Amino acid sequence: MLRLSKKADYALLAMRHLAAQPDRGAVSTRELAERYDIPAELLAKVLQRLVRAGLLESHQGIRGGYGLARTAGAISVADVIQAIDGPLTVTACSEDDHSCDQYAKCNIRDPLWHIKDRIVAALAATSVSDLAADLSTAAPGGAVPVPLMTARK
Amino acid sequence: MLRLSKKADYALLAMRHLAAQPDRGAVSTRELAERYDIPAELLAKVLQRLVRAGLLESHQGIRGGYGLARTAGAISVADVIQAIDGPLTVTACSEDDHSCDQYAKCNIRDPLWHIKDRIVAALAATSVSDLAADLSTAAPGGAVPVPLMTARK
DNA sequence: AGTAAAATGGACTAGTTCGGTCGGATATCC
DNA sequence: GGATATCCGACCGAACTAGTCCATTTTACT
Repeated sequence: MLRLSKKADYALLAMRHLAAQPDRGAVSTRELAERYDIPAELLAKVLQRLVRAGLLESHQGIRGGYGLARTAGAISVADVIQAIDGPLTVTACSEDDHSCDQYAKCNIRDPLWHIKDRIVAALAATSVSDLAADLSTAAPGGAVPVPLMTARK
Repeated sequence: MLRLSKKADYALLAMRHLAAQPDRGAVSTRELAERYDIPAELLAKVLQRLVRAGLLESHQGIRGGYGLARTAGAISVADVIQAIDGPLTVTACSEDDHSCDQYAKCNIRDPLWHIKDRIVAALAATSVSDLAADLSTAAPGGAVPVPLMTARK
C-alpha cells in the first residue's frame, strides 16, 4: 500500500492550485472545494492544518482565503504530507519511539530506516512548483543530485 | 504516514530470519512466532501469502516449515511488501484504475506517479540479504558475510 | 495403521483509523 | 450590522487492520 491519505491528496491538489495561480490574492475554501469536488468542510480542515504548519497564509473576512506562505519552490511535497499526516514513518518505531512489541528482538530496523530516509528524500526533492510544472519526466530541480537528508525532529 | 502494515513487518522479520539461517531446513511457524513474539495464527497467514507469491517454499507435515524459494539476494523488500499488502500505490488511482472522484480534474497525477516510482525503486533496490547483513550504511548488493546475531550499537 | 505436528483456508470479531459532517465562534469588509 | 470568510472541536459511520477460532489436509515418525 503505502498510499497517502485523501487529506494529503487534497492538500497537494490545493497547494498546486495556489502555486499555479500566483498573484491572485486569497483563494477561498469554497472556490477550491468546488473546483476539485472536495467536501468543503473537510478541505477547510486540511487548509487550516497547512496554515498551522506555516505553509499557507490565511486571511479571514469577506474577501479572505488562502495563499502560499513561501514561494512554491520552497515548499516540498514532504512538507505538505507531514503537515497533514504527521511525521512520516515507515515503521511503527523510530529513534525516539520504541513502542513496538518486537522492538527488543527486531533486526530489520536499521535497513528499514535507511529506506525511509530514501523515501523522505524523494518527497523532499519534489517541490510544489514541480507539481505545478507538471512534467512527468522532469527531474525535480533539474540535474541536482538528491540530497540524502535525514529528517530528524 | 506511509507506514507499512504490521503484517508486512512480520513478513520482513521472517524473511530476514530465514535468510540469516541458510541450510537449516524448514523453519516452522511456531518457531518463528515464539522467536519474535508474533501471534502464531497471524504469522501463519502471512507466511502462506508469501508462499502463494512464490517467495517461500512450504513443507507440510510433522517436520515441515518454510524456506526461501530463491536466494536471499534475489528477493527484494518490494517483493515482500507487495506479496502481503498488494501492489504498492501512493495514489488512489493508477494507470489502469481511475476510480477516484478527482480523476478528471486531478493535476498532480504525473509527478506523484514519478515519486511512486522512486519509492518503489528504493524498495526494490534492497534485498532480503541486505536486511540480513544489517549494515545501515551498506550499499545494496554488497558482499557481506552474514552475522548470526548482530549486536547493535 | 495411528498419532502428532505441521501447513492450509475460511469465517469471524474487536479495535482503530479515516473520510466526512455538524454546529458554533471569531474575524473582516462593506 | 450583516454577509462572507476562517477557525475549531465534537461527532458519526464505514472501512480497514490486527488478531482469533476452527476445521481440514498433509506428512513424518513409531
